[in-house]
Amino acid sequence: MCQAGWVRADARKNYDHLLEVARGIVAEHGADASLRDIARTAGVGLGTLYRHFPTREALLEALLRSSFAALTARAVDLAGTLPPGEALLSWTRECTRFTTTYHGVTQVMVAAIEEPDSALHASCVELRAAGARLLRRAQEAGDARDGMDGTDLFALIAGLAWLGDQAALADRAEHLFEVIAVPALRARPVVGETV
Amino acid sequence: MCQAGWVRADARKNYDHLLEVARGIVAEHGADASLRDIARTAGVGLGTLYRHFPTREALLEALLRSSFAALTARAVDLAGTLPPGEALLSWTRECTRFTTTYHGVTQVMVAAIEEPDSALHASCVELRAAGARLLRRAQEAGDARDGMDGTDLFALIAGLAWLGDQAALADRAEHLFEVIAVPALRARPVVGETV
DNA sequence: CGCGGAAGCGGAGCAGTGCTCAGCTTATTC
DNA sequence: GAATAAGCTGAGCACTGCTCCGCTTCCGCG
Repeated sequence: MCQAGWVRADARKNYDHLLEVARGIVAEHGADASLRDIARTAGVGLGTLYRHFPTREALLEALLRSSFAALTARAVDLAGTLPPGEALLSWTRECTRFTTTYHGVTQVMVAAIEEPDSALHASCVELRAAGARLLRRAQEAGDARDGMDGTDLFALIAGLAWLGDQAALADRAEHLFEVIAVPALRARPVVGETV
Repeated sequence: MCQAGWVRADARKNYDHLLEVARGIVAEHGADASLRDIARTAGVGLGTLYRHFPTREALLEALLRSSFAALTARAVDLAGTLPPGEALLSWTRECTRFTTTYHGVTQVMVAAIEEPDSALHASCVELRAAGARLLRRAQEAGDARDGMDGTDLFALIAGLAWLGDQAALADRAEHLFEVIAVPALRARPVVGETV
């Protein structure tokens, strides 16, 4: 929400205003919204936007930072209040639901997780680690299948989030979650369960 | 591979040559390759490309037509040679594997399936129907869970294909298939299976 | 063979994109 | 109030998809 070090008052005002405007435009047009559009709407030169957010990912990172932190914290919360298997499943569900905030954000996150220079890299790695802890806990309790690690869980969430982002399949998102995530995560499925 | 009705010899030559060039460039740069690049490489004006392929999807459709037909036929093949559950699983695997041919093609297919005007619409619907038949057969044999229909299977395949298309997760494609698809499709999973 | 018309072709042009950078403005300090 | 460093602007470049009109070429017919 703020910048490191000292900044001129006008610069900070522009930064905050840009972020506010970007939030609306990215919510409407998705992660590949026009940067020119954002700058223009904010009443600011294009160069100013690039000064504060040198890459598109830097802008997205600023936009998503608090949500990522909230999801990471949520993982700890759930681990403390729900049985291992349910905590894992709930958190997975919340993650996929979150991505509906901004179209196309899943793709960016997946790209960022193996690109250490990306501004989003750290947040994504942290998110994966939070999921990995929930997963391990569930595995140790025998509530999740073995043979999966944090990256697999990340991929599972990403795949589901991506499906929920596709207009043609979005209205089935809930059902797809049951079909794909539940059996993938459960170690002891009910024989013949039909959802 | 050819056009309907009568066409001038030079037009047909351009059509075929464009398709050949496009195949290479799309294989290299993905489904959103530069059309100008394709036209230039083919030694043809941009207008000529648009004359033969009025939309990007029309071009992709021409590129994918035979593969789609092959996959549809393959579904029939598998239904005739494998037990229902295995046929379904094998076909699903082949579908996801196919999409690695061209980056980004999954996204286009998913978009096309609910856009009747898309040049790819018919092919995608046909593919979904072929999958639906395999799925129903497996369900009737008790080898696949109930509560899934053709669109769910299509989504499952699309999700897996998309994951396989992401550089960060591609090298786990096989494992992800086991984690996501197998438990989603099996009606009678082995308790505690660990892959 | 030559000719006319229709089909096909080319690429400049428009509006949009991401991104850079030289020159100007302004906030802050002394 | 002046000096200075930080910040701001938007024209400009290279690219994108897509259109459209003037030109070329092919093909059937006489």
